[in-house]
Amino acid sequence: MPTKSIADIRLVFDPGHEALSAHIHRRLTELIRNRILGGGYVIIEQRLAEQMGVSRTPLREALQRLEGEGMIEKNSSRSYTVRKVGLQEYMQSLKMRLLIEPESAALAAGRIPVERLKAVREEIEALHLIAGNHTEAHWDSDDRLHRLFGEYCGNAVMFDITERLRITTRLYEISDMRQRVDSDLVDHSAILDGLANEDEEAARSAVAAHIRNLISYALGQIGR
Amino acid sequence: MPTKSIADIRLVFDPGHEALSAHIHRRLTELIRNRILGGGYVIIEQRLAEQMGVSRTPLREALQRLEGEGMIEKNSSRSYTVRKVGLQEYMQSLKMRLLIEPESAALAAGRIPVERLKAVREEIEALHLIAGNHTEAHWDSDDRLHRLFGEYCGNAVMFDITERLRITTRLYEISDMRQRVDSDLVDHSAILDGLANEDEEAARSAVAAHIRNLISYALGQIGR
DNA sequence: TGTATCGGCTCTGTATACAAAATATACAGA
DNA sequence: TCTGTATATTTTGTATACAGAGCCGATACA
Repeated sequence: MPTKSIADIRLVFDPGHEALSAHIHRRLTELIRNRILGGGYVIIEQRLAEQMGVSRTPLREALQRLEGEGMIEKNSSRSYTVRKVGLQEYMQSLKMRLLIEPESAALAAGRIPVERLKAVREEIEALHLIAGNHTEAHWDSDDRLHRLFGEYCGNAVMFDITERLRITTRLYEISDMRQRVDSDLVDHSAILDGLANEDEEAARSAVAAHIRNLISYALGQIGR
Repeated sequence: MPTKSIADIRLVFDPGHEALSAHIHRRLTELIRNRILGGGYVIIEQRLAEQMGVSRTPLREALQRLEGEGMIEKNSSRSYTVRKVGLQEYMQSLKMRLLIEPESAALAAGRIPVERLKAVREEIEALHLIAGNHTEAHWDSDDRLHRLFGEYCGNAVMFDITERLRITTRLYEISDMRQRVDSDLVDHSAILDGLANEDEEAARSAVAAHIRNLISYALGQIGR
């Protein structure tokens, strides 16, 4: 069951007169990330355009950008499908993240404005309190933490790469991350501590530990 | 002087009836890599479309792909320009390559079929003999060597990232690499030796040394 | 009953037309 | 001469039309 419901995808409005194609792009990103359009979903331009209430031209533009970002891919020379990230690619991505992100965090330690650190920490703690299984909020908070040190590592190229890798991570199919929420919170706190104390090595190893946890969790899930 | 001559960009033929947009994409990649369209060149869709003898639609598709690949970028919301890679970004890319490629080579050591190794080595030696300043051939050979261990490192995600980084490298403006040709040949030989001997550590450190050479060469060029 | 071919349908690739936005140009007034 | 406004031109964004390729089913024939 690749899709949940495409009942009403129609665009709503155009704030600040953003280009239509950009709007479509954002909407599709959302639909894919939230698995309304799940891995393997076949995109039929005409139909999707009608469903969204736009013509094929801007839709195609959005699709091409999405392809470049690795969210969708052209299958048999014709028609796009939502990319399906399997265990192998997920593990490869995590290995790359293990190589890069600890370094990124180490570089960022000592460069992050305290107010940014504070904001992220408060968000994480708030999330810890409500707990529950609010996965979406958890993802967002995860994004923000990783972006925090990515942005301040001082290497824009590095940041781009990590952002890209996180797309793959997000697309991983089996990601029933509900059971990871609590452990992530612990990991994230440790990372924040390292960053806040401007302790390069602590930040580095906290991030490395976090990613290793993701790896072993994924392997564990497969075992079952 | 951003462009040399755009006298005749017109496409030639369509082998095997490849999609027009793909053909345009390939041609533009070539034009940018060979600096016919140099960094900062402003792309005007209509004009470029006429010059290439196609309509704007497939041209736009190609442009969007190129943007995704980081060859061109949208400047002030309108119109694409050929990306201009400055020293800072070049150095950041090299730092990333220093982090990733040695690892890639180490992983590949022992997995590369001997015939592939042999082919690349012969090419490098042939290049060494003719020497001269045949920069284009040198770039190609460089590409092939780096791809060699990229493809066999066993991590497709890693390979993608290194390929992407090499685009940036290639776009770097000041890259008057004529004086690097000889040193590159030495570096490349050392890398090949490491790979051929299936010696992970030798391969790793040879690649690292190679990239460090690129870094200090770039810094040296700036000093003058 | 199985297979092969033909026709219609669907979908993508490309061209073209048009509208809106941005930019350049020209002219008038200070 | 400079500045501001109005107009013309250029350029991009979007819609639409059309052709060709692929697919599916139906029918005819073995």
